[in-house]
Amino acid sequence: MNEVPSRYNHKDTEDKWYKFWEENNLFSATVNPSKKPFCIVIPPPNVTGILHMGHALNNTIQDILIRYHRMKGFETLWMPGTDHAGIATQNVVEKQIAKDGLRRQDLGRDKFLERVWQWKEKYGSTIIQQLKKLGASCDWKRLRFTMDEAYSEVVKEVFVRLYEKGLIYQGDYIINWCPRCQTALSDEEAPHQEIDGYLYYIKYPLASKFQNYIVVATTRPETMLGDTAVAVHPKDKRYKKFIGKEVILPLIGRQIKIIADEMVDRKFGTGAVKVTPAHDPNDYLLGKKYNLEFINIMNPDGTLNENTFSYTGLDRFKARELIVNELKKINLLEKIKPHKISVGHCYRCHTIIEPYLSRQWFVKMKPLAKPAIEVVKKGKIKFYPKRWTKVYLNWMENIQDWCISRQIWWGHRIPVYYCRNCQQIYKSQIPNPKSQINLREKSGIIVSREKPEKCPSCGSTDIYQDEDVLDTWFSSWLWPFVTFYWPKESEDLKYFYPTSVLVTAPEIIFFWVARMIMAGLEFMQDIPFYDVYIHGTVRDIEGRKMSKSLGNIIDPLEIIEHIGADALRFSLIMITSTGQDIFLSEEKFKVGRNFCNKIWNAARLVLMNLDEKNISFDLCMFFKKEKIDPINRWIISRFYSTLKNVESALKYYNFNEYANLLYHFFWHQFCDWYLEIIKPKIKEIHNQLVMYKILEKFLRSLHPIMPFITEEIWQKLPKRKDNSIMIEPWPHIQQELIDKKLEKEMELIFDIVKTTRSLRLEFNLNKNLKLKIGLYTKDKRKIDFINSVFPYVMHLAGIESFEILERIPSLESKVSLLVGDVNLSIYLEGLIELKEEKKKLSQEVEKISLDIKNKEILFKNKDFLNKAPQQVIEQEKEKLSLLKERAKLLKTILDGIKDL
RNA sequence: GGGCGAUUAGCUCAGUUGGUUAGAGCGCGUGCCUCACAUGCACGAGGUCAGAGGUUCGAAUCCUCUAUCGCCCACCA
Repeated sequence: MNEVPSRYNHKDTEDKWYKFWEENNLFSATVNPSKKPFCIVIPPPNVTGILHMGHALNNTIQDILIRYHRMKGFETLWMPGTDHAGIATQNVVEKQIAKDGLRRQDLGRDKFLERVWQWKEKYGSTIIQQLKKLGASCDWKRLRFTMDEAYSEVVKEVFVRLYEKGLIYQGDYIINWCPRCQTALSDEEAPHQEIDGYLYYIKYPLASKFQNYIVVATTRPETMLGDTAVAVHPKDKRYKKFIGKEVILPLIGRQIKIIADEMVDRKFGTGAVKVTPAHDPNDYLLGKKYNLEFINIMNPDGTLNENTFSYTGLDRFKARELIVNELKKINLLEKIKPHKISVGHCYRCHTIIEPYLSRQWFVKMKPLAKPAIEVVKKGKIKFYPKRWTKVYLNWMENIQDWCISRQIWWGHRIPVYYCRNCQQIYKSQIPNPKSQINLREKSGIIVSREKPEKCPSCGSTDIYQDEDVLDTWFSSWLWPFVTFYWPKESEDLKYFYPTSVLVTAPEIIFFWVARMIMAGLEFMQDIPFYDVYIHGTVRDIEGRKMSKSLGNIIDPLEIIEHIGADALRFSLIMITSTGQDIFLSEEKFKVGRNFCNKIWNAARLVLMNLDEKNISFDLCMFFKKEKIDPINRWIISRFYSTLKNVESALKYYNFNEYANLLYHFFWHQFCDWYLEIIKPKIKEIHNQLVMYKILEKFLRSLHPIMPFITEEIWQKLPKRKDNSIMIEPWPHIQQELIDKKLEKEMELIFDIVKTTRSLRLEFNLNKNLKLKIGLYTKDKRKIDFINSVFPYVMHLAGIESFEILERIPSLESKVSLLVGDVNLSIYLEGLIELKEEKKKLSQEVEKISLDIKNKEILFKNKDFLNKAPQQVIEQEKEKLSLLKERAKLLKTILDGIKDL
């Protein structure tokens, strides 16, 4: 043992043990009817992902749950995988080929996809390697990818099933369009953010009387080029006379009608609103309602199209600038007011999205949402912390249809085929909401698992597939059962589904959690998981999200490199209060690093002094046969008490509590007290056995959060036979070894030691000076206890001898103080002044008389005596008598000092 | 405009269903390189629990309002 260094070095251990676990197949799970299953499906990280602190937290939590349940005897599966992340991955590869001056169109679809697959093969498992560094104990042999062959088949299957059920439809609507990614996005993918904008007041001249005009207010003046009406409120007196008249659209010259609709807010702007049916969701509705023209003024890349005449080809924001200038010039701009405006941003590239009219595929969500609301309301699925239930329900109850088609290449291609022959008859390529057709009933559209040979309607073989792919989330919402090869009725599926718990961050609730619940109920007729644990978001020390652009990222891999995965894991969990966001700084990782070192050194002490022959007894049996001293009984009781609390913390997902309990137990009770107490007699058999057993059990209970260091020390323990700690059973709580009374009584002993230490320092006594002390108390039980325990602990305060006194001693050559209701006297020969002590005692007397007064007031209160529970009254009575006893003692001591 | 969270020691946060003297880590001060650990040990200072009102025998804890900060949702042009 002597060669073991005094500092723990994670570099010597972490990779070594991870390899050992993998090689011995310790992560794998199989159907095992004799055991209960415990299963978590990983939130599949994007193939483009690199491990950030959010991942580190998320996966540490999952790994704690997984390792804990594995040790608890469950058949435990952590199902891993990665997500193809359509837009994100395509963007990455597009950037890559851009270095060669290429666009994806230059390569063509097939060549481009080939490049993406190459990229995926090369870099797609980066994050998996990083998860391994973190210690994640996933069953890697089951690793899935949302675009592997089997998975892709199922995605098609699901699309067709939903279509056949009438839950999927195609339609021309205003959707969120990202001009940079050039694809449609779902509402969830276009989160609104407030930005500083302007409200432009523009004069629209009336067609009949040229000198008169109506003023409209808009935040997007460029969209006026697509205006096909102006709307006012029907009861608005200012505009009543204009209803039905026409205005001339400036810059364009088009005559457009003034219509009246209650949708218009009279208080906003001028009360008159321009209507652009092709570029605004509200205007779209008005357009349909009043049969207005839908004029699209924009190209997919955000430049204006030929419908805008002289502005054709300009970027939307450049056009805005020019239009405003032009309006100014011709005196049709009344004013510009600063205005906060909330606009959608692409969640992938943060470009401002454009409400854009286009033909897309949608899923009808209301029918799917209904049962998913039920299961949460009925408590079949529980959110932790509970408050997320409300967020979930609120979203579900107001759910909108889900736009699932994306105009990108990387993804699951939509299994829809068109017949060119029939298309010529029925379908125009230009979106046109006015001629909305019920596409399902029209021939020329074939939704099919396989590419059809010929058109079932006209027999033509001129058939082509829809160019679009599906939203990434349209595959990930199937994750909890497709990973078990649904729709095959596999044994794994039966055994592991529903999974136990899903662990994720709040921003994923709508994207993924809600949709998985819907998919589970729709396709499996059962919930996908019982619990949803939502952890906080990792932020920087000022509360900002970590991002590259802010430069405030703390890289978990750097931390791991520096102090190890265990230290990272422990620190993260220690500072994460349940469900709260985490404000992180590098400083905060010290806790874990220091704790590793503490564990390491305590283990060194134990192992250096351990004789193998002493440790082969069972603790319980040993206790039955032998009379064990109170110190050893105390630490064992403390351990099992802690373990009990640990289990309850884990049950309710209070991970920081779990970390805290073990930290406190190990450092401040096992090391600070127990080991220090037994040190002089560390070779005695009771001490040998207990220190070994506690260390060994502690390692097991710590293993889920600090897998590497616990394994490293475990393997150094005698008689290990190469068994990994990770498949050892979780320590069993020995209820009969918990002695709460003893734990409390021990506090008194420690207080005496601490007070003595404190006095030593206060009176500046030489540290080598051995003390003689006297102890006095009226309590017979305490006298016995002190007599039996004090000899073990005296050395901690440099006490040479103690005596139990018959009465309070006179104060000559003594320092005397109260510890609880025990009078502690330290014998000193002319070494100290008593003035300080007197002051201290007087303060104490003051405080205690105040306490007594307060308690006496309490007992005069009849309401208290009548209404408080008997137990509380008894407690208070006891407290009062203790206080009085204490006051009496104090007075005696003080009187003694006065006599001097 | 709705909803949610936070406000406790210098900093970051715990504080179960209301019930002793409100805790921890870091930081700070003092003294120690004591033969497991200076990534350590011992001792210590530091709090009107954001404010106001209410319920209660009793409130950091429950209710109402207010203030500040943060997050989420919503089609206000």
